[in-house]
Amino acid sequence: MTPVRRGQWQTASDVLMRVSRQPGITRAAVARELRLSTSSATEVTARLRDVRLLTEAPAPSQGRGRPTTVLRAHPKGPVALGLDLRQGSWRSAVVALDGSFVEQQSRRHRSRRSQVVLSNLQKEVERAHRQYGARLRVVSLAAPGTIRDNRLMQAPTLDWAELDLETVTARTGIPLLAGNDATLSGVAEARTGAAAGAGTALHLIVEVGLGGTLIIDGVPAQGASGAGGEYGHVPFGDRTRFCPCGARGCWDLDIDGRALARHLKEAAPDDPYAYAEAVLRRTDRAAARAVAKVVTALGTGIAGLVNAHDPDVVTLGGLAIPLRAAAETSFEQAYLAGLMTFHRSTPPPVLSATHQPDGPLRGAAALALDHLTSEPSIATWAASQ
Amino acid sequence: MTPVRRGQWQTASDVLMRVSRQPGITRAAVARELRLSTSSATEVTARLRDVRLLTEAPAPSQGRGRPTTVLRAHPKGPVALGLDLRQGSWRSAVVALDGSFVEQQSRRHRSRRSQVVLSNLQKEVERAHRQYGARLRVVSLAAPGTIRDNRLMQAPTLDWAELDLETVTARTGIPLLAGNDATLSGVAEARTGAAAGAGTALHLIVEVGLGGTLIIDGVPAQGASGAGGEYGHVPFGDRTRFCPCGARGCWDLDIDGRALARHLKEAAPDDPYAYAEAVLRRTDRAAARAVAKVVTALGTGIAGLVNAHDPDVVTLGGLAIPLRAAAETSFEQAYLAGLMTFHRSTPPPVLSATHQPDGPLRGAAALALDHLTSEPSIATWAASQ
DNA sequence: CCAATTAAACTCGTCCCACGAGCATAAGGT
DNA sequence: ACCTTATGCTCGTGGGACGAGTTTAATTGG
Repeated sequence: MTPVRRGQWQTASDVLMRVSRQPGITRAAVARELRLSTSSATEVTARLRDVRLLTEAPAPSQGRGRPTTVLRAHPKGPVALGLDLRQGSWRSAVVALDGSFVEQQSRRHRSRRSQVVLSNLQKEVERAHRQYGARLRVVSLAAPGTIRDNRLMQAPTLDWAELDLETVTARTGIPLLAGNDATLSGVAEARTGAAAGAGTALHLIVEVGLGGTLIIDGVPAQGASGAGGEYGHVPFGDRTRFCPCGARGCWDLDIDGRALARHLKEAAPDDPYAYAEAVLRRTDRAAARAVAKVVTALGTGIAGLVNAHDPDVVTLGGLAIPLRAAAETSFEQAYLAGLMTFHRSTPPPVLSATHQPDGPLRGAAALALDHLTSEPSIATWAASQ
Repeated sequence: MTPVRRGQWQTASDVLMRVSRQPGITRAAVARELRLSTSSATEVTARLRDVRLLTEAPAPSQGRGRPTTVLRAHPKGPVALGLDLRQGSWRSAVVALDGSFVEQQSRRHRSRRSQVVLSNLQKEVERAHRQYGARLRVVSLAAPGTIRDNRLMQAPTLDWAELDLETVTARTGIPLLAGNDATLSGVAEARTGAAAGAGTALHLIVEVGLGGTLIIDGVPAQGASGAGGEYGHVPFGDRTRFCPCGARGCWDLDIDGRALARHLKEAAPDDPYAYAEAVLRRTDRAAARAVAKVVTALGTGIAGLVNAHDPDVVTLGGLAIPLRAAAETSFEQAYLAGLMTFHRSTPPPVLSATHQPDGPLRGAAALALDHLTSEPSIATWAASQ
């Protein structure tokens, strides 16, 4: 592989990044955003067409003047495979440079044994590899657990032991980007969802336990080994309560179905998610009180994290949305009361996530596209054309 | 001003960034790190000499081969003014591109009225502006309070109302970068201190209250408006206790001199910092118990933040250092107990900050140098030579 | 229906940076 | 002295970004 001249594909990479982040963007719009002269825009798009990275289609005319073109992924350009591993099922999508899903599918797990599930994912990677050949450049995987250097450290909902995820791509040699599902759904919100345009966004999702992520300029703060974002295990709760994670007083324990059961003096549920949904459907006062307590803990914690991070916006996913909706005023009170005074005049809005079920897949796709549109990746691709 | 050709000074900017981050680096080392050919290195350094950004001095020979040169700031190159505003005094330093302090001074406040103090800072800016003329490119200011868009929102130790800091540079028109002192001392640690080389670092400092910052790849997470890092106001503490910040249960209240006084059942001290120092000098068991309680709260909270952010390293500043030293085992127990299980095999080290008194000034200088060595800034300078 | 207007694409020539190849230089080692 | 080694210097080439000028394709208005 010949070494690449520095800066050679820098502008091309910038252009592709815009295309991937704003699907349907026109050549003229990209040139304006990057402050490219029209001659440079002509030249760079020609080069990108030549190496099968882009195609152009006539754009609907917008008033006077010569019409511009919409930039789209080349039909023979590079693609990424996004995978979303969930408790009962998994999904996959082949994504082109402009963020379009070339194909996607969804399957239920037949067996939940880690061996079986991983081998199914591996088969999907190999199928895509056969179908797309060298066009397949990267695989991005969302998984419901703590991830550290492409290893799944703990996955409470799947009840799996520590696991190396790179087996999924090992035989094909394609680079793998594995990430926590909550982190990736946060990325999706920050890129194209409720937090679009935010410089700093905080995303929190309640399912079994609480996950989340801090996203700065579209990039998640993943920490030293990718395990960042475990906001559920911050000691906002009762210090005498032990958490399965090993720590005490975790916020987690005050938010999800297990907390509702405790407040209702019922037995700890096997499926805290379904239990929480059932409690939300109840109309009795005891249930309402339990929900209000949980929502207060949620609002207080969010306020604390707002103090810590000063985000532009907070987005909520999973059970956090119906929980808040069920006790709107409790939430509002707890949130405002927990903020530092100077935040109260314009508190960061707390919005519902817009990507909901396909957030992790969208986020995985977004990070895969970051990889695809990086300068080294573009240069390598161009050299091979 | 002529528009700058894109990428024109990219490599030059990369070189200067290395020089500013690793003072005393040689030309050959820079070329290796950037994978520059020797011809490119020759060319880029020549260009940088021509526009008065660098000079070269013979480097001490390191074994065989032709000796290389040390890259230094040009004696007539651009400089930044760093300012560190503190409770009882302020400091200033003129910093050259290679991070060297060209001059520095320290003064006590005669009056602590905000008008007087700001006017003194303004005079110092104007003095530097007269002395260095167009060489002075940016002013960076560290201040002990919450800062938002170059406005000081609240400064508890100074007891000032909301204040516009840009008055300090207004008459000279030089860009101002204002930041919280704890944030900036964290930057200093992450760049050249105890957290050097860390991808993700968490810095916490106890003085009156607790401040801190999360630093990712040397860049502090400052949030939407620069107020990020208020870890003291996260609800790790007793929810019934009210904090002057407006929230309740702030971690703050469990850590500093006020907490010690509460545990010792003494009156709330006027100067919590001095009070804490006095308690640390005491040898009675009541004092030791109070310190242990505070240190436990510190360790537990740090563990929670480690769960949330997964840093490579945690650095402590201010009173946190002697507090921990006074109850080492309490700290270690609380820290380990608060971590998620998978962190316990290799918990992030908790180190004492190495920059201590001049952390904020060093951090302010570091961010100022980032500004100076940015490509646009270099290009602008070069165009004016 | 045919200019006039407008926005954007295209062409050409220039500038300048990065780099490979080859040579020169200054140390240490034998 | 002469070799080895690491580095700096010179020269020629290639390529991307861009300014100036031209062309093209739409809307607008008579």
